[in-house]
Amino acid sequence: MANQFVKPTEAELEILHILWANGAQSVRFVNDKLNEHRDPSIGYTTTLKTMQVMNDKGLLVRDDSARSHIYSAAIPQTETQRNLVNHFVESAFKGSAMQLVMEALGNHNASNDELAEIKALIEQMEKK
Amino acid sequence: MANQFVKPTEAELEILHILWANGAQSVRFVNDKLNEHRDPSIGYTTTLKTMQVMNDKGLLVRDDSARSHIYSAAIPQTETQRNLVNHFVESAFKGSAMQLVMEALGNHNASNDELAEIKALIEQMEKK
DNA sequence: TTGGAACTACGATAGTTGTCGTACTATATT
DNA sequence: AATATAGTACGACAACTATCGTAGTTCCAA
Repeated sequence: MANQFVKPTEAELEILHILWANGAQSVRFVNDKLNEHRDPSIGYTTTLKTMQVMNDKGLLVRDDSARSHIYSAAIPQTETQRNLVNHFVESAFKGSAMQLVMEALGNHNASNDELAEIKALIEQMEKK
Repeated sequence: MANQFVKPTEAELEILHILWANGAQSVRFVNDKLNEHRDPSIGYTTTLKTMQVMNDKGLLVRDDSARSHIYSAAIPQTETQRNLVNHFVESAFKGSAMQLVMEALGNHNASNDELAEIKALIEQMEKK
C-alpha cells in the first residue's frame, strides 16, 4: 500500500485551510491569518511549534533554504477531505455515507445552483 | 439558549451507537458488544470508566436503582449526528455543507434506491 | 558596529483520552 | 457461614494536543 492517512487535529486543519487557500507561506503569515478573527490571539511560537510538528508528521513540506522557512500542505485539499469524510462516515454514521448525505442535505441551506449540481452528479451516477 | 452540545470522543461514540441500537443496557452488555469484533479486546473496567465519564458529561443517563447500573443515551441519535455534521462541516469544509455532500456522494457507492431517495429530497427542497 | 527586530529550536505544562489495576461491595453458590 | 463471582469506584499512567516561555541566531538599520 502507498501512503498512510495521518488525521490532522482541529488546530492543524485550520492551518491546512490557510495553506490550501494561499499556497506556500511563512509561519508569520499563517499566524497572522489565524488571528484575523480571533480573540484571544494565538502566540507566534504556538503556531510555529504546531507547524513543526505537522512537518514531522508529514502533513507539511518545508523549504528551509531561506532564513524564514516556507511551508506548504503536503497533501492536496480534496484528498485530505476525502480521507476525513471516510473516517467521519465510519465513526458517526457506522459506514452509511448516504445517511450522512441526507443529513447534510436536509439541515443546511442550498442554493438552486448547488442543488442542480448535485442532481447532475446523481444522474451521472445512475448511468453506472 | 438551551442545551450545549458535548462532542463525544471516538470511543464514546462507539458506545453511543451500541446504546442507540439496543436501548438501555448494562456495562457488561456494552463491553461484550464492543469486543464482538475486536482484537485485542477492551477491558471491562475501561468500558465502565468511559461510561461513568460519559454520565458525568451528560452524554448518558444512568439508572442505578439495581446493583447493575443501566445506562442509556441522553441525546437521540439524529440530534447527535446533526451536531456532529455541523461541527465537521465547519472544521473540514469551512462551512460548505454542499461540498461535503458532493464529496460523500462522489466517493461512496449508493444503491439506486438511495439515489432515488436523495433525488426526492432535492425535489422537495427545490419547491422552497 | 552594535542593538534590536524577527526567526528557529525546544523544553515545559496543563488538559484530555484511552486504558487498566486495585480496592471495595453486594450477591449467589456450596 | 464461607467462598467465589460479578459489580462499582477510583487512582494512575502513557500518549497526544494546544499552548507558551526562554534561549539562541541572523540580519538590518542607526
